[in-house]
Amino acid sequence: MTGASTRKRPTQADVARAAGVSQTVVSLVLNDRALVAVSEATRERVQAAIADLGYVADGAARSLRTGKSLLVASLIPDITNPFYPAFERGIQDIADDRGYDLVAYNTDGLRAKELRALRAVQRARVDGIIATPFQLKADDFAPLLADGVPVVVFGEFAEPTTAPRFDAIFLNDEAAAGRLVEHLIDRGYAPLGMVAAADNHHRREGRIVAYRRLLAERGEGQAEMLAFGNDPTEAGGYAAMKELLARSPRPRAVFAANDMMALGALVAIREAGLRVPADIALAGYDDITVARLANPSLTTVAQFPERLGRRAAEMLFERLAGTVVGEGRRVEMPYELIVRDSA
Amino acid sequence: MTGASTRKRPTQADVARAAGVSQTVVSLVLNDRALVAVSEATRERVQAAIADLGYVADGAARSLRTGKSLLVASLIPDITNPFYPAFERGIQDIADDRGYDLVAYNTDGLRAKELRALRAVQRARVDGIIATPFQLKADDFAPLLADGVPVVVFGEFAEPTTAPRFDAIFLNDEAAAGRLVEHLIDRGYAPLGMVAAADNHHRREGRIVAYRRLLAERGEGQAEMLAFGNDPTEAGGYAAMKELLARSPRPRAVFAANDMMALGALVAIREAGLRVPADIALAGYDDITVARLANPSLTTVAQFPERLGRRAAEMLFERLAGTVVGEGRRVEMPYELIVRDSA
DNA sequence: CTGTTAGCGCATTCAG
DNA sequence: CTGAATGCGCTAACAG
Repeated sequence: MTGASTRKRPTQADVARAAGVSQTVVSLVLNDRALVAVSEATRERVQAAIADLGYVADGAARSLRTGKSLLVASLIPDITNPFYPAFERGIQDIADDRGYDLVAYNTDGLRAKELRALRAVQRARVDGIIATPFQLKADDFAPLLADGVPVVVFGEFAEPTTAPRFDAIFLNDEAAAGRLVEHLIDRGYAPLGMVAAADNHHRREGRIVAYRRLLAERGEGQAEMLAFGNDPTEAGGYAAMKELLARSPRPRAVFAANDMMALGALVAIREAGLRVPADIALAGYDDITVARLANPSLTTVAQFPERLGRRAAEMLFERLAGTVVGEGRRVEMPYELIVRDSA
Repeated sequence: MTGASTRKRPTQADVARAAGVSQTVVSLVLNDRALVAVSEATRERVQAAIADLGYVADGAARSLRTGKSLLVASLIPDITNPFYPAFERGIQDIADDRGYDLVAYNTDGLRAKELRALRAVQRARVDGIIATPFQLKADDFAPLLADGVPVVVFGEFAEPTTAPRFDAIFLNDEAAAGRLVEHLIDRGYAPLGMVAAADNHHRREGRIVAYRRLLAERGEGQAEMLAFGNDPTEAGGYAAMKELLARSPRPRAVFAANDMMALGALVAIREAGLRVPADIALAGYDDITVARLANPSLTTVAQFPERLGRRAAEMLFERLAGTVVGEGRRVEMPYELIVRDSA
């Protein structure tokens, strides 16, 4: 290993000197500009010098010059929620294919952090951004769009966005949750409870709306049994389920706003000496990997997060490539009801 | 939302013009250089112009000039493995504190991807890197170190690294796995099987070594029962467990090289109509969140990944701040045996 | 306290 | 086919 530290790294000028050509030529071979423009002999000499010196392009300089950073950004609430790693992995794989790097931000669904990330994104001069906004409004993306940075949002905004370069990919959360709740009703479970996260994350609202709507439409007058946990995590699910268990009558089935909450609820139910689904049926949302592995395996709704991430990234790169221009697209993705043992 | 697209974004020169000062002054107030250097009135005028124009610094230009990118990189095998999101979240939180952004790479533990990521990292001019290498050797980091980029590695290399700016953070995997296997032996389980991933990821080797050593030392002559899955995932654990179940005699207890594999093994065991731990005891490694939520809850070894990530990031920023200089440090982190219901 | 000047490394005219 | 010159936006001397 080299002893000398902080050797200044070689520039195109250094390579040029070593190869006995001008810096322009180095740039030309590096960018594979017009295969004809540089003679084979020169090209080889330059390549040799590059390998020899261990030259690696300086992204900052290139970015300053070209206006492209080869960076895309991803804003998600929390990588610790198992839905998002898969989503991000999907993005990453596509980005990797295209020679782009991914800058990741966790926002915790907090507006302050979301705005901060947006600012960082602008500063970093990323070429495009995929965001899963919780509190952001469409207008918050205006500066980015004005800079010509395409945006893909996962989820919908209250006001549909048709701004140029502003794409949305989403699931019909309410319909999906509705399907699930109907399944619970069809199985004859009543009364029907729900555990959700306290924050009024618009993303979760659709699920609550679906629960209420189905209860009204097909609940035969049963009252709403809704309990909130602090966070959309297993801890939140556990706490909310505890609360539901203390009520009388207790629910015959519970819809958890996501699988992690369902897993937490499962623990609470077990601790109460009750069995799933014999005493209380339980359903989640997301179909994270462990939903299938749980005991009992979890009835849930699959969103296919990796596919979502890939699709979102593809949409972004279509914008970057100029393949698609103009008004924002709104792409609805399919969901699937997964019936397993828990309900 | 702005209709005009690709408005050129304002530079310091624009701000200067709007505020009626020179571009230097704008730079000064932006960098808060010497509070005394700029008069309060001017500062305010500049701030106003900045807000007015929506000026955001150009990271590329700044990076080119200063040599700092305010970017740190993280190399992990696969964000989809629940251990790593927590690890990365730890890094991210510290980086965020320091005003740095995180560029993330998934390598799948493949040497080709690892090298590619290293190259990308160099190109992006990141200021520091935290890597969880599977196939990389210490020498592969030499170019980065030569550029003056500090490196923190999670895990150990065969040859201890004392190069300047090259820190390592690690757990004594073998000791930890040894503790777990001893626990299994102490409970009187025999014969003792193990499921692991096929790849000879050095990271997992310690666990296998521990299993073999304990078997030799305290196994009273029992033969090794080791089955490999393709990947360190639930699918790999499921497949390997199937294989173990087909053997005769079948194992009384199984140590899975990580929790996801354990969860997969759990499914295989259940499918065989056997119970855990009554028929087969089962233990994992990592203590991912769902280990506690599983049914039965999983006996495992906790590595506290979020804390690991935070500590790794702190070590990196100590280098970046110049608080720590010189030879690489080797920081061993604690583990904890978590005995739950599965074994 | 503020302005002038000079690059950072690169891609790209434009001449030869 | 190759080289010289230019400027992207910014920070940091250095003058005034």
